[in-house]
Amino acid sequence: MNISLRQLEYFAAVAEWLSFRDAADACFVTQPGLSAQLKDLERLLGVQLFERSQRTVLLTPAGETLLPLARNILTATDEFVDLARSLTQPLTGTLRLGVIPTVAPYLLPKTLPALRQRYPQLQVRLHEDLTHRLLEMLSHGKLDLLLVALEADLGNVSTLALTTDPFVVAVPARHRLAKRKRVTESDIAGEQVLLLDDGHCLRDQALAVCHTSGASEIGDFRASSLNTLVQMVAGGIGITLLPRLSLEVEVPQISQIVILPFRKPEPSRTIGLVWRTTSPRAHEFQLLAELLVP
Amino acid sequence: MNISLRQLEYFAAVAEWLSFRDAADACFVTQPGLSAQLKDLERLLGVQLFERSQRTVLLTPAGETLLPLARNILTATDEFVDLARSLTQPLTGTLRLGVIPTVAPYLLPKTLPALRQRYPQLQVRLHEDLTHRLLEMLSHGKLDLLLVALEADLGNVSTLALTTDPFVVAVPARHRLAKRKRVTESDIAGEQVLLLDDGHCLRDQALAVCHTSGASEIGDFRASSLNTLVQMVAGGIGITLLPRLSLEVEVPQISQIVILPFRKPEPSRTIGLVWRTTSPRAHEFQLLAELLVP
DNA sequence: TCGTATGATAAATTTTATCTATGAATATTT
DNA sequence: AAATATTCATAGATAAAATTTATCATACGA
Repeated sequence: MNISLRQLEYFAAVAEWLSFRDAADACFVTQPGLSAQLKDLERLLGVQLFERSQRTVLLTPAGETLLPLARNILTATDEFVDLARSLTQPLTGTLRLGVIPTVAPYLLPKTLPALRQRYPQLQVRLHEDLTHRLLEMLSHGKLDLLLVALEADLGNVSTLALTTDPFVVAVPARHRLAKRKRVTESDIAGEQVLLLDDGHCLRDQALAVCHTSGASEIGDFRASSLNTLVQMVAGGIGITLLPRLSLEVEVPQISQIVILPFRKPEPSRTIGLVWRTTSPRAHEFQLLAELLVP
Repeated sequence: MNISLRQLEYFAAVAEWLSFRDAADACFVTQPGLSAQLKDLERLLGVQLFERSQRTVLLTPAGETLLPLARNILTATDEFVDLARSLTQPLTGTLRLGVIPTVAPYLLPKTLPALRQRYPQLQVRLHEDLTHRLLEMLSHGKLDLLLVALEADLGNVSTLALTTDPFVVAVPARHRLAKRKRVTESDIAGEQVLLLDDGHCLRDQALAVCHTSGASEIGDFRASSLNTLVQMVAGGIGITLLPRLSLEVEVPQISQIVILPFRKPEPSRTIGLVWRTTSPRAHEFQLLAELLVP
């Protein structure tokens, strides 16, 4: 058997009171119980800690030497428990957040400062990557939470939808549709659509829209960012689909680009949070969601 | 209930192996036992330490934060036990030794250096005082061991006789007995004997010799040390009784003093060790005695 | 789809800690 | 000096805790 914290507590108590009886009272146990524990401790250590006569209890030199160490262990244990309890306050410490590239630049500039203000104790460490890599890191415990489009195949995870992000059509100023206020999906049938690189979930979602609308991808071209797509459209190369979320950042006020919303039901993606189903921080993520979509 | 060292051990083990099964093996318990303990620990802390899925075990951020503290507690505990075990080596640390004034100057100059050489780890702290004060300090735990004459009334203590210290008679060079080689107790009948102050056990022992031999104390005179007595004898004021132990130091080779041993059975005092019956160091004192009387 | 991991759970069992009652020893009080 | 009260230790009974055995549900890989 091994020594126990309880034994150290009793040791410290008797050292303090120099009385088994008083120490037992202070520890809310009976005196024989405390005596037994100390006897055991002394047996385990191979050292007598106290010198008992019926009338007096004295610390032996060994006891004197060991007492400060015992006290240290006990206070370290208290600190351990205190720290643990303080960790129960939600959204403190570190949050490793994975975000996809078609969301990060448009959502985070607004939300991160708000997050910092509401939960100043929370340290957010960002990682921007494609959905499948984020999922991998999530499952390996390298990330705590993802901010992605929920349309992708995410596997067995917990999700929480935050917001619906509709697609819009971006066409060059001189495009045949440029005068329209809105479009339906069938309006872009036959169009050459510029899309993102492989791996971007936005590519897959836009591709799905193309399929249902009868548009087709411009062969041989893959943009690595929405910004590139916008540049291409402005250059008159073709049209593209953009998430409305990105417009404020990516599309300048006056430009050679015209933005056309879809008529309802508009195609859209869903931005949401993703975490391991086994994560103990689910409730924290709920709180965080409340802040992200007020 | 409170957290236990066992729980911290299991915590550290699972954190190391990232597997409940392997950790359980490493701790020589079954997996359910370990699981139960960790569940309890998490309940007590109010914090989940591990994130379990059937396939993987991950440290939560809280677990990550708490792990180093837990490890610290465990190593501190190991050190505590190690130190305790090392204290079982006898005659290390501090020994608070009380010695009477009629022994200290004559015995210690020889024995202390020997002690220091044999037990270099032992620190001796000396206190020189009268027997009854030494006994008081002993019973109060302010001293560990006494070196006194065992003839005194010592109360309920453990004793170990070291050596017999015979009395001798010291007479002025011109005294009627000065030509004798030896004396018997009756030889000093009627003599005026110089004695120590009240409280010195040697005074009581010498007085006892006087009573049986028919000598009497010189009224109104009390010496505070053997040296004073010797000076008085040298001055021809009277005779005295000295412990043979003191001769080498107190009586110069050539002097106005003649030392006369008693014929057997010579009166004597017994020098010995005294400790509380309850002291756990009794065996150490035995060892020490072996060194004092080779 | 089956076999083989994993961790969780339930019940039984063993171990450990505690309590009650009591004893021996020793100061203190009468 | 006897009686009293207080101390810590001990023994046996009891309560509490830890552990084991047996089993389940789940997920991964062949």
